[in-house]
Amino acid sequence: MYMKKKITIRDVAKYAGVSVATVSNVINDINKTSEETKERVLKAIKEIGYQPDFTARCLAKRKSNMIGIMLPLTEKEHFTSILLKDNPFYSEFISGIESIARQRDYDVLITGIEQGQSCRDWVNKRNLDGLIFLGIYPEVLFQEFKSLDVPIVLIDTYEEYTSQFHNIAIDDTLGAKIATSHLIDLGHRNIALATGNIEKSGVNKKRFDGYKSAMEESSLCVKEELIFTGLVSFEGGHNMAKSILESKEDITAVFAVADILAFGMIKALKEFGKSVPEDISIVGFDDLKMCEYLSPGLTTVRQGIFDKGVAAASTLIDDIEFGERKNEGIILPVELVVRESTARNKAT
Amino acid sequence: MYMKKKITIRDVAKYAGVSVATVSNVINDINKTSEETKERVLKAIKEIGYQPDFTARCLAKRKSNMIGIMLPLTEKEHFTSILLKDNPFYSEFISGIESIARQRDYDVLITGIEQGQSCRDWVNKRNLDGLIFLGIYPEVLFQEFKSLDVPIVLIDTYEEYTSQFHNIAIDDTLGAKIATSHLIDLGHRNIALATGNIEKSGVNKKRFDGYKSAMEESSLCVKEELIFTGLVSFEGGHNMAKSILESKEDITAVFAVADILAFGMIKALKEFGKSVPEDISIVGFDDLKMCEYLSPGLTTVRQGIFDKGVAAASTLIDDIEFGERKNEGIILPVELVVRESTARNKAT
DNA sequence: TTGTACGCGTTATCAT
DNA sequence: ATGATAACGCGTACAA
Repeated sequence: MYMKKKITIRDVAKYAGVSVATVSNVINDINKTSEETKERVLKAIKEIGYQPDFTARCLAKRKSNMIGIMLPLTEKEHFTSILLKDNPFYSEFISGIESIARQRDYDVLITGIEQGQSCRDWVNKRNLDGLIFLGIYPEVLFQEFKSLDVPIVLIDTYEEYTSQFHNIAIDDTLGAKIATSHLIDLGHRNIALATGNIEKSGVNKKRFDGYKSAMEESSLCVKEELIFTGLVSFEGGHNMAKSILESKEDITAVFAVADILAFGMIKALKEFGKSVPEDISIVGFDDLKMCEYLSPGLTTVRQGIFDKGVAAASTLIDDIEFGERKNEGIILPVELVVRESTARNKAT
Repeated sequence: MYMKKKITIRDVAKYAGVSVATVSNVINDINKTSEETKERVLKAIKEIGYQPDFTARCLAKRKSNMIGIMLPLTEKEHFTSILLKDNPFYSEFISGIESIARQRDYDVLITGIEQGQSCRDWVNKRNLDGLIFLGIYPEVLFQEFKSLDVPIVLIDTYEEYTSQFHNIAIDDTLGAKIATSHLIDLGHRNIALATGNIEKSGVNKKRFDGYKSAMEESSLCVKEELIFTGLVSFEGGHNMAKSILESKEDITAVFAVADILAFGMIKALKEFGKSVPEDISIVGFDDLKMCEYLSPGLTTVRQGIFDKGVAAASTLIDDIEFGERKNEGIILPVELVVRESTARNKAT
């Protein structure tokens, strides 16, 4: 089989009648070359169609122009794939990363993290320039991360021991508060909170705080009977809806800490003959793209998921290229998006 | 800043008291080493925690263990990101690729294709071992693809000039036929087809054929007034639903060639006070994960999108590693999934 | 501006 | 039959 020989920097040098060092300098914008020679080199590159090999460049510079995204895998999800498939949040987020990476000439690799070791191996194997972590990890893993000596961006972490990394977050408390206030404004009093584990997740904790704060400001009691905890997933929402229907609290509205949870709830409520928002109002959190696909469209707290990816990638690449370590963290805005899943409480 | 020195193959050789060649042979399972030496090398690798550098390996072997996914970009979508974000089909598909790639020790890179040139550049830059293309491309681009000299897997192509590549597809005609037949069995007669451009897309053409075939087998007339064409997107479906409501054909059922189209239609129908399936039955195509999130759940033709990714990646990597060129193409099965968006025609 | 050692693993050639 | 030496792949960077 005939194989086209790869065009190398030496071919360019020969063609332009200069040394490889000069060609390299021109390519990398190192000003050691006269304008005239530069022209000649550029012309040669164009004419023979030279394309620098990132692999070789990586080997020489120890810089791959690749960043890695680590997704958390639980026991139930042995493949990254499952996560990507089932949780639209991830694909929107990754889209944001992708768009910045492309602009800045980086490529993106994705993997799941299973044990601490695999992470270091991956970085070493591929000489990744930086990492973006989604999800929360046991504290011990962060020791490992620190020793990786590449910039790391974390998303939505509140833990003390994560403060030495970049962090992209939103005001979860505020978001939860405006969601809950919206329901209160509509005349609801018995407002349930559908959430994941509050102790284990800082995000859930903050959203609980926001819920609580809104309730208390309106002198509403935060009863334990109003808090429904379970998996943050479609199925989890489905189950919580059942519990809510069985509750004796006469619940007329629910704030769900994630859209995906709200979807499961709406589906279950309809199966039980309840309609949204006539019987129960529901507010979600995230504003996934598919919120508007549903009927009723989901009222939710919009956090720019795509923008979060953009911020994460920008922060990471800024650190990689300029060593910018503005570790204070970035807080992205939230905003209430009112659609059709919330209505005035009929009893008021 | 203190930086841990990278552990190289030479460190292993020194530690084990052998040559680098021997270490390399052991790593790559080349049987030129006595069992005893092999043991010693393996032990050394473990003890000092050696991890081969894929970058260096790639440079030496011209094999990166990375594959690329090319997504089609139209004028409106200047970033890959937008596609990924808006079309759940892509993320499910990519999940399938990811899962196989991980198992077989490959990493996956994703990009959008804008001009022919960018594709070759990307392959050269990163020394990609193979490519998976989604979507349809102008014929001229395939000349380019051929000259890339890496294995290529195409998805859902019917064009003559694509036969020299691997192709993963489904039986689109059959899928469309069972969808349409399902509606006919429910007593519907005036069944609309909601589709993208039939001339430009082989997939749409085949699905049209299936629709036609089902209709004709039941002696139903395929009237031009029943065919609604537009963009295959949520918005496209939204618009088509409006046209259908304005139609004089007394349409009681619709077969939409994509779930996303069906979602847009259902949303629009509800906005116009029509209910699904009471007033109009709708069948989609794809069985996106979110079909079951909606209410009513969408009756649709299931094609294993995830499995399609799996098949694509397996085929590609088999070719890369064993040169398997079973270019006949792979046809994955389709199956009708009945949910709540279809019901018996009230008029019958 | 240029020559060249270097990064790290692979493999062909040579030595024992 | 085993194993060691060294050239190689390609771009970078420092000394000359």
